Amino acid sequence: MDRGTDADPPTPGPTTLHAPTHRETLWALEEAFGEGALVTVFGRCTVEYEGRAASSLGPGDRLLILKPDGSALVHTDENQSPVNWQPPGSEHRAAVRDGRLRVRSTRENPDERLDVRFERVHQFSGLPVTGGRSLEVTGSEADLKRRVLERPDLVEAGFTPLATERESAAGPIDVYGEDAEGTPVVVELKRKRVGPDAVGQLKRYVEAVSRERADDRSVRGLLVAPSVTDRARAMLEHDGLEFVAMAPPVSEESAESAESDSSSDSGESSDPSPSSAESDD
Amino acid sequence: MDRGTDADPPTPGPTTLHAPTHRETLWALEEAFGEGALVTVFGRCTVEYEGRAASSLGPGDRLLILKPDGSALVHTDENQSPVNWQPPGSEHRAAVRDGRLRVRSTRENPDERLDVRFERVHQFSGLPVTGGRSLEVTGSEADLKRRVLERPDLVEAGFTPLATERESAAGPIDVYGEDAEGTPVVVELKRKRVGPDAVGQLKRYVEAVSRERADDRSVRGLLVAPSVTDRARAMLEHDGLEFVAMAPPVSEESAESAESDSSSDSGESSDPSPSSAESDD
DNA sequence: CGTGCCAGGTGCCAT
DNA sequence: ATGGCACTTGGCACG
Repeated sequence: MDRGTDADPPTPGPTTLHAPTHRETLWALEEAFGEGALVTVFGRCTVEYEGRAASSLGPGDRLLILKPDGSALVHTDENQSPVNWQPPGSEHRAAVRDGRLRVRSTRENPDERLDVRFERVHQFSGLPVTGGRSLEVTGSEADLKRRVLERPDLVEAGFTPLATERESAAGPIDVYGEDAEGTPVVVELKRKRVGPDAVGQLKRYVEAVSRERADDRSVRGLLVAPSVTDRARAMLEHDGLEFVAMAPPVSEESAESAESDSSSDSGESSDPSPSSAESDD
Repeated sequence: MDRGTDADPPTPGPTTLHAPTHRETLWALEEAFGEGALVTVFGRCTVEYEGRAASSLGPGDRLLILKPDGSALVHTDENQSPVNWQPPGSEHRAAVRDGRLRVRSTRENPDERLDVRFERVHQFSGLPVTGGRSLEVTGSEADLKRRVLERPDLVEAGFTPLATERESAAGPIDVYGEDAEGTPVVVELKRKRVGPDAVGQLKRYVEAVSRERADDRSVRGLLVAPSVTDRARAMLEHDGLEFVAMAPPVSEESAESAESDSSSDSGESSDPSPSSAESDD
């Protein structure tokens, strides 16, 4: 990588401070923001939030992440989701008040504010995060929809899709079509096992379409998903709705080929430890 | 390695490596995991995921967070949510393969795997995250429920709550009671403005209770929320359901007192810059 | 462990 | 901006 050239430094590299003073952290924050870097601050802090709800978090050592797009995240040592946060588009400010470093992130609409007060900063880092953000995902509901449109016979012999995202008084219908007899069919797609909510959703759509049509021809409702819970099945039967078992397809190229190089030379490896840093597959 | 003293070190402090070799990162990872630290790895990497769905992310500089509870997060420079992740309870392993550092996080039930392959590591940090994880939140649906139970007259004069989380064939009912005439009332609570989904939920509960009762006495359905969308209101009217505007209360102590110290001495402050590091309120 | 549901859900895309 | 909904939703509480 072009890390050491003299021309404009594409990747200035991380900036890290150990046990900095609050003033030093303030400087570093300003510089990192100016460079569009992602900032992490690790230290003993309290967190206060007020906005859509309100919350308070007592003192502890946590990791604060400030992104250049205005996002803020406060992470503890457990859970995947942050204990406190601020959405993208917020404004970050830092100041020293009462001997503590206060990082305040605010936004409007809705009006909300996050205050992280550091009694002590153990480490500051400014990280120039760049590179591709685009993610390819397969196995989504969109994939399932494509599958249904390509092979409507998998739903039911004689099924003919007529529209997707068809509007109704109850909202957009995933796939709308008709069966071999020309009866309207409302199809609701779910990429995974469904509960009562999906049945309710399908029912709303079916009723909306039924009301649109003055004729006595009944409208069929079809739930396409890998499986349903017991309660959902009972609701389906009670409401005269149908279920077709189908799962979103897995894309061909991502399946097994990625890890087929199981016999190559591993340049180096650590000794196999009980729970981490293994070198074998 | 036990960083210095022999007695248990209360806060060993962060461990940071700059542009480490893959082998050095491997060692540091192992040690950090052993100490129960939170690990951050910043570097140029690709990410592959396969499990409930599948995804692929091309090369770029990103921040990987590994928590001692098994969570893994891959963050880019934008968005509050990680671009890839692995839930708590996963197992993290690291190895060097084909000259790249591969961090693999796996779990079972469901079977899924996250592979982060670092072409180059810019920075490694092991952070001993500790301290309170408990968060007090107000303004939730539970607060709204308490409010309704304390002051049922705010819902409607003569309303009498009889049960909360009352079971029905369609699921648990937030608040179940009866009005001044003794007619059953199903109440669904929402902490914020609601759409069609909440109306559908309420309708399911009302119908379930109606089916339970053989008598001809109709069951009332009541949606309690701050507001409703147009479409939701139309659905309410069509289904003969009712709406009462009510928002969850804000707790008394968290409101304004937190920031009342607006005239204290600010020990130090940076010069006010355009968009960051301000020292005033 | 599965089922059901709230969440400061977030994010995406439509009007 | 608001609305409607999918999401590797996450997280919790309960059977």
